[in-house]
Amino acid sequence: MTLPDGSERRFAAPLTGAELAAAIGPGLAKAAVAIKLDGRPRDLATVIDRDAATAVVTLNQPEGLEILRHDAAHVMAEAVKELYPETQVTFGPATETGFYYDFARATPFTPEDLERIEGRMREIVGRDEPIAREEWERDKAAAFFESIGETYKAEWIKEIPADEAISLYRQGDFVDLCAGPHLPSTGRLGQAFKLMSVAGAYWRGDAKNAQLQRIHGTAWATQKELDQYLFRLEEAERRDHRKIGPQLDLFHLGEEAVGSIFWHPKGWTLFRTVEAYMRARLDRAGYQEVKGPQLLDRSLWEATGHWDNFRDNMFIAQSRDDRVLAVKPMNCPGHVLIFGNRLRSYRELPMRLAEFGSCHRNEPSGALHGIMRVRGFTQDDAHIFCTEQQITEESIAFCRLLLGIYKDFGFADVGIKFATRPEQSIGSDAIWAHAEQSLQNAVKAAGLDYTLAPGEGAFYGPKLEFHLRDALGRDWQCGTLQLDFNMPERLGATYVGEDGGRHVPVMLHRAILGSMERFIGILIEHYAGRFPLWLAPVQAVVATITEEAGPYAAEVAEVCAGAGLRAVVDSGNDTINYKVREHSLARIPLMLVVGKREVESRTVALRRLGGNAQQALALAEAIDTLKIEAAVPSANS
RNA sequence: GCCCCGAUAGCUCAGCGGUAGAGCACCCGCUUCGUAAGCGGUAGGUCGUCUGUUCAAAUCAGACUCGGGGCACCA
Repeated sequence: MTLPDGSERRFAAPLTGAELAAAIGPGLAKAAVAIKLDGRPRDLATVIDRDAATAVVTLNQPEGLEILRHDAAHVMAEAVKELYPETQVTFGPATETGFYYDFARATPFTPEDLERIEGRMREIVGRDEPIAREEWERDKAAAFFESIGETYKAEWIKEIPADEAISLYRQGDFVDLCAGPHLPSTGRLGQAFKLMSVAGAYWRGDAKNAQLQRIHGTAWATQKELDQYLFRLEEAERRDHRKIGPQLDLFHLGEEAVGSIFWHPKGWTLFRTVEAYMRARLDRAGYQEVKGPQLLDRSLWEATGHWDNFRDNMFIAQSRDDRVLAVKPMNCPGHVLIFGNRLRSYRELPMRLAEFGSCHRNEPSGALHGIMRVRGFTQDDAHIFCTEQQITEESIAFCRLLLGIYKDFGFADVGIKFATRPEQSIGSDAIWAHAEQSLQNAVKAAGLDYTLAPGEGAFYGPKLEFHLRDALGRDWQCGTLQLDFNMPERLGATYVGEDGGRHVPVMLHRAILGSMERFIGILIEHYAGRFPLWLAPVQAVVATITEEAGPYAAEVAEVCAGAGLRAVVDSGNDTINYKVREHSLARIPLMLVVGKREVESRTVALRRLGGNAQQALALAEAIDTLKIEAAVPSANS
């Protein structure tokens, strides 16, 4: 046997995984939950009868935890079958944080049922039932599941490739079709699990199939990890933009405009700050801002292919003379029309047309989520028209711009996915090869790591997806860069090349923030509403201690405004304690407190959010400092 | 769109068949205060909407609307 550290062990006779672990050490034998044979996870009971690369899997490894979670799904299924024998079990895998199992049952599970099931699961763990693997002959297995009324399982067996063994796992009276591996017994699951919710899910993920009931749970190796996970969920809830947004008076959502946002003055200030920053960055990067029409004629959408494929997601309107128009769901057709409005020269390329494009998509009601997924939103969209030779250079420049912008917003951890040609696509092999190569060169030349997402590109071209990681470790896909060899041609956009002939330009679709609304939602959650100074809608509150400081407070606010700081006065009849509390809860970054002393000495007492110290500063000095601190980052550009 | 859960004052929530409650916020007084809630008072709700059951419905049932958790969707 070869062990992970490269050492070798010789055994005279075949032995089980458990025996192997015991031979290495008693501590390992106790911690072992599975083994790996030539890289493949196997049960501890597996008999090793040949030379192999082996490794003992414990709960400290991701594979071990995955096995534990998969086991939790089985234990839950066993509990459900004991409590509700008429239920069919269908499919139950491990997930990132736990597990789920999809059940087919006429009556819905209630929250009380979940409590019962969880209780029974704890009993099953207490029973410590041995878990045993059995290999069955295919037809027998199918007949067996039919006979016990598990028709979904019987159907599933038919899908398993012919060269794969049909394995069943037995624990107590419960038998499940499963590839494994599993823990040696139910007791090893431990008690660090919790059922979270019940939800609908379609059989095999297809909305045309029957809807099953999915029970979600979370499971961890230790109680401590479970507690930490639950705490993270609470933290996410505390940061929820749907709660913080209205609380900080940034926006509200209402029945009168489902899927659209009512931006309040403070929220809109934030929006405009983000927009102004982006506009400045794009201007410097050689983009030209445009504004396309909101409503476009049906014939255009027919030409782009939207009318046939995506009409359900578009808002359709009608003019007085019965022309049918659609509210634009995206900006690219408008940009192609601007490009193609006259014949272009190669000298004009690359042409980068940018737009804070207001788009509407008639999303299914179930897809809506706060300001993150809405029906009316604004893209920081741009389309770069260029030659094939310019693709790499433009892509590199885009990656640099994007990373610099993310950094300014406080996101340093960015993941990149490279999505290649999907099964259904248009364009020749040569063009695809060239397009993929160009994009790949660009990421490499920019010195960036990426993971491959084979077959996940757009039908018209490969794409890069940029995911940023927030303060809670969650990933958000925001930026994208897509190559398109198709739409300019469809809409008849051409340029005259050096050779005097007409050519179709390549189009790069690109966005950095994605949707302004969604990005602001991400910012709210990332910062838990405590925005960096340059983004804070209200940067400073000038608060009086007594009424007589009112005129001076107004003067301080005036000076702030003159310095470009967003400041408001609070000269209300409240104690300073009350004001400090209120403005702290409102996450105002700076408080400039003025009382008798400050009026007389023309100073301010500066208090920063999160601190409890005050700093007495001369007014002019304070403003100079804060002005620098509040500067919009323009970093490395 | 589909499944489950929810909706009581601006906010957070109690009440769960028998005449709508609390705290905070708003408004009005008093207080003029030195860094996370000073004191008092007024006002505020056809209990999401509609239909039904009942002598009686915020409370029970159904439908609808909106919201939440998922699934599907995300050009």
